Amino acid sequence: MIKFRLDPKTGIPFYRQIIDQIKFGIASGNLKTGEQLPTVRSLAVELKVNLNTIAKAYKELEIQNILETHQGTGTFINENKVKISAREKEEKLKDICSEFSSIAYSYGFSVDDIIDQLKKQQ
Amino acid sequence: MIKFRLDPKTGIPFYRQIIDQIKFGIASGNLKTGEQLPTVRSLAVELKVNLNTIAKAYKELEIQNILETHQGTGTFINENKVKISAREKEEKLKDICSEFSSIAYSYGFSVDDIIDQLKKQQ
DNA sequence: AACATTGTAATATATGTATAGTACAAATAT
DNA sequence: ATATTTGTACTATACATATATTACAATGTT
Repeated sequence: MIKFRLDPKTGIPFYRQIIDQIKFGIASGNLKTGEQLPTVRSLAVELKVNLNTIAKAYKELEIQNILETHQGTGTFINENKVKISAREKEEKLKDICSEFSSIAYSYGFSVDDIIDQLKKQQ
Repeated sequence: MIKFRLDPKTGIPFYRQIIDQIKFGIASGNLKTGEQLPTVRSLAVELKVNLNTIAKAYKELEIQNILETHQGTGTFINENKVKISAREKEEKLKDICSEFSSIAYSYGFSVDDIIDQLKKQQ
């Protein structure tokens, strides 16, 4: 299970912060395939937001095939299956890295800063 | 001079992304005291946003005494020092890397894949 | 003086975000 | 069967964000 946390100061919409935390939870291994997420109502109470906000986050992740929702049962981490060719994958990785380098750079961070942080995150 | 970069996918308002990049730019030394920023019109064209959006960002930084604006002349970095703590910097870097990781994850890449690619790019 | 460039201000419009409240639909437990 | 728990859907409201457009004010250049 994951501990969610919303920060109103960032300007990032609540539903997007939830999405990000779920995605990162999966990426970091804190959320495992098949695991059940909090219900929309319980998480809404816990985070003191409207249940529609939670529902919106879950919905978007379901569309992205990251979550699986079952009415009456709950919401679960889906098995993520993205099928693209090796060549496409390499191109995509390059794109992602280029974009992130330039974003980091615009905030004054170097590639080494990023690499160090990524290593820490693991 | 700084290279600005807007990312619509983050959900962070444009005007706030600009504010952040100026602040971090000053803190990291990429923007120096007295330096002139792009005019609201030119930056609006460059970033493909409305001039009101740029004006809003500059205005907020002027209120914070970080920028000095002179009608008819331009907008400049004020003498005032921007103090960004090591903790804040790390938070920002962490945010960027988290977003990065989760996007990479959604395409099936590991953190090591990213690090390898970043090193290659350097 | 006339002009161009700069930031500023105002109106109107569209869209996004979040809330409150209500009701319904599907699955499960009793 | 009935009740409970789950996600879903809808309306209404308020505010934030971003755009388009137009005009004005201050400064510097010619």
